[in-house]
Amino acid sequence: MSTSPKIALLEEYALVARALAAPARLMLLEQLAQGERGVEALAEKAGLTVANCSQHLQQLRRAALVNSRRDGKAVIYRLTDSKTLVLMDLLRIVAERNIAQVERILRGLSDGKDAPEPISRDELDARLASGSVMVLDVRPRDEYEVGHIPGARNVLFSDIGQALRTFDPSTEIVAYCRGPYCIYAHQAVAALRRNGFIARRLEGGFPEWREDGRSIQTLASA
Amino acid sequence: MSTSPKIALLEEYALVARALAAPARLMLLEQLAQGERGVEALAEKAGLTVANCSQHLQQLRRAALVNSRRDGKAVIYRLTDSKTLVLMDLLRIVAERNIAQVERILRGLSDGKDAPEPISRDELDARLASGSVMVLDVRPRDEYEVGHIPGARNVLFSDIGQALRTFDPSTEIVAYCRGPYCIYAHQAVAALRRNGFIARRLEGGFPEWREDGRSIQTLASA
DNA sequence: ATTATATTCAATATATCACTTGAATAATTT
DNA sequence: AAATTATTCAAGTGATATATTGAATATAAT
Repeated sequence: MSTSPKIALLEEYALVARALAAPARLMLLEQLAQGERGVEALAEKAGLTVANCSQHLQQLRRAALVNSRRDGKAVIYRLTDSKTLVLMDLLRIVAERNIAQVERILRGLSDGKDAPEPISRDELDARLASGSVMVLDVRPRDEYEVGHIPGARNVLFSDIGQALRTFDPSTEIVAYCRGPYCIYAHQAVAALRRNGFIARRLEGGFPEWREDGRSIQTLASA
Repeated sequence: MSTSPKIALLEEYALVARALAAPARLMLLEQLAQGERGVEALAEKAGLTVANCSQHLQQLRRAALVNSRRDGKAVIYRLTDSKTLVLMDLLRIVAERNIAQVERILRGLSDGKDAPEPISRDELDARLASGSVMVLDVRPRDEYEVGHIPGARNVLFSDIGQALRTFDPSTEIVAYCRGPYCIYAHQAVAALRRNGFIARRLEGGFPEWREDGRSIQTLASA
């Protein structure tokens, strides 16, 4: 061993941190939190070239945050386990708790007004049972099709201006998207509230909902 | 805003990860987990020049993992809160869980034999009350003086060969050091077991013990 | 076997980070 | 006020990471 074991250990820990230290890779992880995917699909979603995406994925694999399997011609990547999700969440919590900059970015989205507290998954579950809430899935269509919260309506963020005319202003709306890293739900809630609706964001997002073991609806079973 | 708000947010999260992505900074954080310190002391402990250390500290501060206050001529740094400690721990857990390399490094330390399970803080607390255990603090003298587990004996790792002649082979020994990032306790347990002692490592280290709110002894009150 | 497709590897230019050195700043002491 | 001490800033260098491009590899289909 050329360096001391102490340094060698810290290098390994640093390797995991370094894997998380690029926006492109965080975006890939967020995608993978929705479910496993092939390289090309990931590249397209994250706006990367396929070669570049492949390289990022290998850095994530070296840090053991993701793993892969072959399926015919395609290589399918997925999160190693929920620890990866927990690590991402904690990173976000520390960043949001501490960095004024993050606050400002999110405030910019909610149009200067303070955003309301998000609704917890437990509370949403209860409200779903009593039918006193409308749930809005603001993710892209393909992610919605693979799985969504039962009864949720899928509306692309770009179409929300159109869609909100069909909403009942007296029913509270809960919007969710990919997870805490995703800002679609923030934007949707801001837009809805600007238009006089009662709207809140779900705490976390779809991956956290599924991780909790709560019921899920797929388009096939709809 | 030049880039999209989505990317800008991910940049902020990545900034926190990047701050954790260098062994030198992890070592500084480990030091700060022992208690607040000035730049020069940190530089010496981590084997860095003062200027270089100051630069690393400012990266940690930009990520809001640490903060600082002035005390006369000196600037004293400290961890922002226990979230920083939690983030470090999670990084280590993911690295150790997933990376075979870490396993090999730690196994190299424990001399090929599998190291025993660490003892929990709860269990050590109980054993301390009944007096059926000897506690060994393997940190440098100055860190021991600032605070240690009541009744613990301070032995530098380099002196352990001498010291173990005075130990009672029939009493179990529990060794601890700075925390999970620190390998002194691993090494001490390996050395003791090679010499026929019953020895285990405390789970975590001194910062985790203190964080739990358990009783602490300082040299002044000894 | 040959061709097609999905992914990875390799080479390059660009950008960023770590560390050193020497100067600048800030608070204390004389 | 001048000197001292602790820390930070700034410039320069070597190392490392990213994104692009084009080639190489591996599997499936023909």
